[in-house]
Amino acid sequence: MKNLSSSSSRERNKNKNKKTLCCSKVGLKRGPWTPEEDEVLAAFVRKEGDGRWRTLSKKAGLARCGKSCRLRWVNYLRPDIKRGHIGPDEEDLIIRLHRLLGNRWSLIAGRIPGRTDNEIKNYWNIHLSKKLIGQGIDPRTHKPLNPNPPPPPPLMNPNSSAVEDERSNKALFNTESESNHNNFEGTDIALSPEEKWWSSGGLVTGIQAGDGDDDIFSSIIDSLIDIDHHTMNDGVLPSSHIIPSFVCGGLWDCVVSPSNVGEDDMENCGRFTDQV
DNA sequence: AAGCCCCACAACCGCATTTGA
DNA sequence: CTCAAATGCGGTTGTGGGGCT
Repeated sequence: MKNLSSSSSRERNKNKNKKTLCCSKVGLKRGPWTPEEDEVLAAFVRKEGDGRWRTLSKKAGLARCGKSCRLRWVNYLRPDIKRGHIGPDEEDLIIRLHRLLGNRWSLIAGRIPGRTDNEIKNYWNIHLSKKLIGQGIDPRTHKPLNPNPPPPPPLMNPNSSAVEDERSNKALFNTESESNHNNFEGTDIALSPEEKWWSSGGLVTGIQAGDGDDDIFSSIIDSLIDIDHHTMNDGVLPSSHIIPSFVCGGLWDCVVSPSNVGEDDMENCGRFTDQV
């Protein structure tokens, strides 16, 4: 997850990181892993734990860069990886999560036990994107493929109330200078824990979930999946649902009315993604 | 049998972000 | 606070295998 507020450090690091050498440039081995290397890496991680990949590879005596070791462990050697065919249920879940989260493969993978982000990414690119195209659906936006696209919609949802817009803006521009504070004191809006989490910068500042945040994030995703399910099946949303205003299509790219999320709202998806 | 093409998957690369000295 | 190193993520490429001509 990218921190939108750190563009200055991003610039600072841009040049700095250019001198970071890849394994190929410092004489380390590349290409497919051998069974012997797998065994050494797996045994070492089992014994010492993961993390600190660069020093881990040195200690383990592997002529591989830390990145390569991490990738091999995460995508292949980890014991909880489920191998084999991705079933219809998983496929459906991937599609719905992608509709909600976009190309956040690691987030999607986090909701599908035993599957890795790389696996899901590959599966999406090879199978699901083609499948959706075959169904006349744009795999990027999950909207019907339309040869004559309408003009871009207005930035904010004209149907949303001022209060909802305020929520949206506070959630979107969540810094002291931009929204003063992250609560809605002075209004009569009661925020759920999920909304507080969102408004306190949850996704905007990255999924750095601490105590309890994991649960909140999980419940949000569960709600979104549920909402998505309702929306797709009968177009009716349970009135109890309140959705952060920037959570569909892309991550922070649509304004959603708290009580009525329908196709109009899904239509609004995509606008902020293009703005950011 | 040989050559070609396509698919699936593993791995790499570049960049952003976080961490720690 | 600054900077270098470490880590994580998403996009892309490389490669092996299978099917087809």
